[in-house]
Amino acid sequence: MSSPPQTDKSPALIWLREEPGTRRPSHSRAQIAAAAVRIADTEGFDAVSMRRVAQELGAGTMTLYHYVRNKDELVLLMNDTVMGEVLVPDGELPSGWREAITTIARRSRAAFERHRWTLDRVTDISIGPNGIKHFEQSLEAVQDTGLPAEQRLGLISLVDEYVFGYSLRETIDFGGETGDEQWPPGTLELFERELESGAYPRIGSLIADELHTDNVADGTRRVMQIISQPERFEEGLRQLLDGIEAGMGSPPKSG
Amino acid sequence: MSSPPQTDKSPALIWLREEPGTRRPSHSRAQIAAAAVRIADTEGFDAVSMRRVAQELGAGTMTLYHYVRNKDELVLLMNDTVMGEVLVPDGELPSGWREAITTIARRSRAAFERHRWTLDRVTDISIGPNGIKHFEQSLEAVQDTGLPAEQRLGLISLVDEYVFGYSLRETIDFGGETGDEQWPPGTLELFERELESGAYPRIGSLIADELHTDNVADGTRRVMQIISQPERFEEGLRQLLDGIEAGMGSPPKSG
DNA sequence: CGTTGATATCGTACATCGTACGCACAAGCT
DNA sequence: AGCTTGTGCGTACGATGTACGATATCAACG
Repeated sequence: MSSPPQTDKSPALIWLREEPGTRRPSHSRAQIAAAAVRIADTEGFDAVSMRRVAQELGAGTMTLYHYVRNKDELVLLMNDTVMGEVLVPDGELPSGWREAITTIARRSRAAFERHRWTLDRVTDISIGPNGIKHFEQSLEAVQDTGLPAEQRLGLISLVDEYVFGYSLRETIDFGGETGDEQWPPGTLELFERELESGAYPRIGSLIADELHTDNVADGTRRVMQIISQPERFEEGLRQLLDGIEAGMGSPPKSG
Repeated sequence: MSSPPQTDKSPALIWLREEPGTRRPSHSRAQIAAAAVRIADTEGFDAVSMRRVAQELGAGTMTLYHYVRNKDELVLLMNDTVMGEVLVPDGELPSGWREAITTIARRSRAAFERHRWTLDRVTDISIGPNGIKHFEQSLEAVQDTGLPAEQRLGLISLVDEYVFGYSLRETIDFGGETGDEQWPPGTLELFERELESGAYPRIGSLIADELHTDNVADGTRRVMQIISQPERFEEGLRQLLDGIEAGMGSPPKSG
């Protein structure tokens, strides 16, 4: 009776199971993950099917199931691959906590931007080896704050959450610099119709009086342009860190 | 030749197309969306299939396609339904900008917590009527800041992004108060194995020296507990707003 | 070197999904 | 009444994830 290594009663989490290797396998988890990432990057996340990945590797579809228990595990590998790109190379982490955490944040955002699909299936994410390394690196970054453990963890999480939220919003990507409408077709018309109802006085006066546009379409375009300005990432991060730093002088509750 | 209203060349965006209504239809978009939301809440987002939603309504599967062009549009309806819950009821918006934006942020987070699946398919989100109302309401909240349009938009977006990021992180939900492991099975073992390698000095000293736990499992548990403390939402929001407020006195570039 | 048994590959089959197609029915019109 | 067409839905098809089990291949041992 054959017993494929990925189907038995071994640990549930893929990182805890050995990958095939005793008898020279044709592939590796890393190769498979890389192929899947390549497909997601070029053809979108929905194009990543077990058949498509297998084809990319010149293998039979079911072969993948010897390296991975199911598709969710493949997605886990893909996500951890991206987390690998989030890591700051050895020695490149600045010494001051603000600069260090900023470097990490920038790198994270860049990785998510390169692989926008990462945020697609973000809910069923699980922390992998590279996620742990990212955690270690974040701890290293905030070491010299002198804050107690709870607050250092809060600081790290807060920045992670900001980067996550910003990147997520970025993937929706209202019109970039191309001039072409990047947002879903019809959005402009929807705004036009809704604004004509007069039920949105603030939006109306914003685009008419402040942005000096004389029609709703141009005004909406301008608003989206402003929101999707890339500089907003740095500015938001700076404001967030300012707020954190301001509270660092004295303990949070007392004094 | 029959021409179903949702399959013709009419506007691409669902909100711009009339829903069936001339000849007393058996359902409505709102009903369908509500049914889908109910299913997602109770059985998870993956359980929302066209067949399942139709069954919930006692209708034939293909009937839904008279109200909606495809499943993505149904998801749009679902998301806009949630955005409806994000809206602050008339008259309940506080007058000061900080309190107002905080109220909106809290409500958003609460809605996302009630419907965690919202963040699942967040990438292909499109703004709907309730999204526009949320925008109007956010503008109203920051009206009295006296900031120029660009900065008010930046402020609104920044807070939205924080709430998004925080909620997203919350859905992953490392162990809550239940004591039961909420995070994916095996995570603890992974940490144990990785930490034993000694490659993570900061994590190691954090859980050993600062959190006073004498084994990796307890330390990891404690870390996740700290990160998922619900008070962190308010604290992070406060810090973010502090940072914003600090920069409000003087213009951003000059001075 | 031949035998053996685990390891690795993958073809077939099936349940489930989204949805194209087109017929049946009946509501509203003249 | 008869016609038009909005509405409901049964059937069918292609795609997907993956269970099952047959096959091929290699390491180890005699």
